[in-house]
Amino acid sequence: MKWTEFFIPTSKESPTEATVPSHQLMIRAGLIRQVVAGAYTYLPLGYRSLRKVEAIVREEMNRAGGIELHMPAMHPIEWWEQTGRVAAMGEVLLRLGGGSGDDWRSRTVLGPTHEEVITEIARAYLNSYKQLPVNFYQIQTKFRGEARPKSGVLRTREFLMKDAYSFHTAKEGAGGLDEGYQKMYDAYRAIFGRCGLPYIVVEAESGPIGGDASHEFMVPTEAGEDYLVQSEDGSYAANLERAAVAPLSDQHDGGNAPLREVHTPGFKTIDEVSGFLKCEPRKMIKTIIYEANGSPLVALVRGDHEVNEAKLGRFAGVGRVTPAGPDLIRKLTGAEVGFAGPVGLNARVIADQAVTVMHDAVTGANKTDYHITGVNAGRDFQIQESGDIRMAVEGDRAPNGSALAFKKCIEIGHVFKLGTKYSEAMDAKCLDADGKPKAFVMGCYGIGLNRIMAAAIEAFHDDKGISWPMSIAPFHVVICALDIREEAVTSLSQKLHDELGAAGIDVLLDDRDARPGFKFKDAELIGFPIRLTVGKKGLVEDLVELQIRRTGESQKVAPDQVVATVRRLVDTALRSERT
RNA sequence: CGGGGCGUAGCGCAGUCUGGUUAGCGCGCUUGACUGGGGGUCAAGAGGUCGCAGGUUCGAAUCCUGUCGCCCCGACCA
Repeated sequence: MKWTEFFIPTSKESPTEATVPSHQLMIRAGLIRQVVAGAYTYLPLGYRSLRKVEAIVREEMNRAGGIELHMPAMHPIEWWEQTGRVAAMGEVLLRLGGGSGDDWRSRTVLGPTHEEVITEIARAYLNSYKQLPVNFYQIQTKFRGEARPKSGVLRTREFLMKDAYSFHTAKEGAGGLDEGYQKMYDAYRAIFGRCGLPYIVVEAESGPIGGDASHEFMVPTEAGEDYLVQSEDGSYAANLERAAVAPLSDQHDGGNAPLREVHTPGFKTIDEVSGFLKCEPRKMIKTIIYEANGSPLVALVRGDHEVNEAKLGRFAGVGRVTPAGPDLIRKLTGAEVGFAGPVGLNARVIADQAVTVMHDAVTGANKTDYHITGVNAGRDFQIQESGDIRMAVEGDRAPNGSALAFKKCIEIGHVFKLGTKYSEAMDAKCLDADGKPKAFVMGCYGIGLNRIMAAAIEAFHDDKGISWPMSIAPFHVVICALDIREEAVTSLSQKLHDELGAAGIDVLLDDRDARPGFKFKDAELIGFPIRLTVGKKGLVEDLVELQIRRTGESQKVAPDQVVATVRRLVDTALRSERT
């Protein structure tokens, strides 16, 4: 491909709207152009990269036994009603408007994911356990009514996703969900490895759906919107929402202070009370009242900690917990909101482990405008149940005692054991070996293709521009033909271009009539892994220059050695990215 | 959805407070000349419903009202 016959609108400046590196560089390198908030055109150069990501994903999915199909973006809303997700997804579920309210438009949604559609396929065609297990996947455009698209292509309303769904008759055993899940997990490692991404697999929160396993594939970057925690010894990594923490030890600091009621008029929050009473938040017990299955559930955490509602629900064995409303709080505590405490409270109370090692604590008095100090568990109230029900914070340790580090990150893939949620809701079952109908046990597995591109740029860029992994670079090599009026330069450049192309190398020939610096800047901005420079100066000694973008190393190569040298560099890079 | 900011040429911006020539500047683009290993120089050009609608005024990019869009922080994120 020749530059002058291609289309690469690079730019020195980036729009003020772009604030994260991947967004700025994708615009400047001419990869994308925004159409509306959360939707982008992939310009030819950007599309080449996206297609390479897609090819890797497809290859590894096929290798793992996936079967590709293609589902529509338009779905009947009835199916979404069947699974209860019209309500669950709310505004995120995009609907066609403009109709009378009862025509096909208003009964059509744009799919943010495809569980419903694939489950219907399974219901229609998968009649026997003999057809299982099976794994269907597609690479398709998804639509989500994100409240706030941001960070370029990292969070958009329209994006390209690979979504796979596996069907089984059982969780365990040969052909079971566990096995199918593991296959996908392994395939994901292969995919992200080949894409050259510095990814981290973390335990993820599987949410109210349940299931014992869910993993997210994360790339650490400041532009991310999730946090992961990782133990120093590398043995533990989890999404912050999920992260388990080691118990805190008892410092035996105090424990003899008398229980005392203090007047705290209007001081309700931890900050207000700690400021008023001049005690540290860590000396306070935060008492949060939830509702679960219609009953009140009280959580106690240290004042400087936050309740992790998923952990709480799981620990309490109640599934989803929701914060209680003012009425229930008043009824339970006999006080206005802001003065709840464990002493004398008649409800199921679950204390975070950290609360069990507190002494002479401060907490609400269950009396409007009053708190109590000198509170000690065991003496002033009993802790019946305690465990890990809080969010991890800086300084916490993993369950094995290794220190936890926090990293901002972006999610690029997610594998998930769904179980029978959708198959039951949509009455999708097949006959098992025992002749009885069984709801499909399902898994689902997603990868954000656009995010892979952006994450790669976030991970690999410098002040000059992008530095692509070889596997997903739009071109492996750029040939900078300096001084195109020299016949020797153009003919050699063209020859190298043709030979490299014939050798299966993706090569772009910069044949523009521009000055050298201009071409170099563009080459570095776009981030071709390899740059070949053909110019008068080199030709005097019959050599061309070969430079590696990632390292900056350069070497002189004889023209007849170029193809072999480049081939070796490309292959080596592709191999190392695979691991 | 709450808070903040911004809409002037393809991109980056000035001008708006205090209304008044033909709305400017840089990058990019076109033509020509020079130049040619790190975004080069000179000259001549093209390119604008000042987001949109209404209002005030002799006169609106500028003032008023409404509206749309975009970005950032937060909330939300099966």
